[in-house]
Amino acid sequence: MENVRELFQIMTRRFGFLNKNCCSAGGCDISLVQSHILYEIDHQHKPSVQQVAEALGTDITTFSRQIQSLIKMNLVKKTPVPDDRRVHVLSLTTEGKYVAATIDQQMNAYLGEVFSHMNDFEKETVIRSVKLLNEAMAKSSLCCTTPIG
Amino acid sequence: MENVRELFQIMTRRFGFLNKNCCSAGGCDISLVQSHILYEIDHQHKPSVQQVAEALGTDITTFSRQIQSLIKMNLVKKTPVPDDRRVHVLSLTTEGKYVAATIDQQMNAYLGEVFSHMNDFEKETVIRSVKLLNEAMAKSSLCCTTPIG
DNA sequence: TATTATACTTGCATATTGCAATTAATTCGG
DNA sequence: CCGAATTAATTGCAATATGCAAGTATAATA
Repeated sequence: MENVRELFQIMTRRFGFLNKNCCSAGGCDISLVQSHILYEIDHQHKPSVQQVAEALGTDITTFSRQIQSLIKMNLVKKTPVPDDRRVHVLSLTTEGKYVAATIDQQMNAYLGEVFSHMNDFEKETVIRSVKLLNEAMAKSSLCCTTPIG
Repeated sequence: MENVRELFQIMTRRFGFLNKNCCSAGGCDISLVQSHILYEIDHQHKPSVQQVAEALGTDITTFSRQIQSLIKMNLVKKTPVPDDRRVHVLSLTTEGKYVAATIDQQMNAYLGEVFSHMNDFEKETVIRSVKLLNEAMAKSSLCCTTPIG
């Protein structure tokens, strides 16, 4: 059997390209990291700064600054928690939600285009496989450990 | 059906984590980009500076400097071509080959661990799916365009 | 031979990153 | 209840990475 790593190396690189392109929306350009942040804030329930940073595996100090940029761009809102005023929860502004939704659509369109080169059976197989892969990585102790999914 | 993008977002992020961890070998620490460069030089036949840069989608000036680092680390060799002395081909040094092989082993070990959470049928399905995905992305005009694979 | 094109490198200005230290708020031990 | 230790988040700073514009060297073309 051929080198498994080879297959995954190519795949991840290609997705890197895809992500690079897919990140401008609503007038403002969004970097890849920024799109991941928007995604994560959108999918967690009132997450704190730390929670999102950890989910993304980003250093907390770096993340703090990334959030500052997104706040300046008026895409993210930071609210102190009354119970514990050290903690600040993050949420998307209306504009942030719009941008996140737009990126989501774009990515789905790109993926749709990729899948258009397969038949329905292959497409279903691939989607099921990605799901399997995610589950397996979630179980893995060696790597890939993220609280999400 | 659930959001396809969501599945791929999680997957690519997890692979990002995996890659982050998997890149120290033979005493020296290797960054993610550097590991991709080593991989690519190893898999192309006497590639020029430009060819590798393009394969990786990196700006040529940035790439030039990345290669300089790798040469300093004694992992890569740059040789001018006699026929056309503007062109320089890249190759791995003995140490570079060793490091590339080590990273390859590490990555395969990680992937093996991930696959250990599946049965054989699932594993084969997933590998076949990744292959399908690579082929589809190669065909895609919208994105992911790379000379490789 | 002069112009144009190509392959690669450097200058500079900007952006990203992470460690160490700081601030502010909370919890714990006596 | 007060001071020490803990936690969440931010800033200082230094190192690294990035890309555009310009430069150098070689080759192709007219």
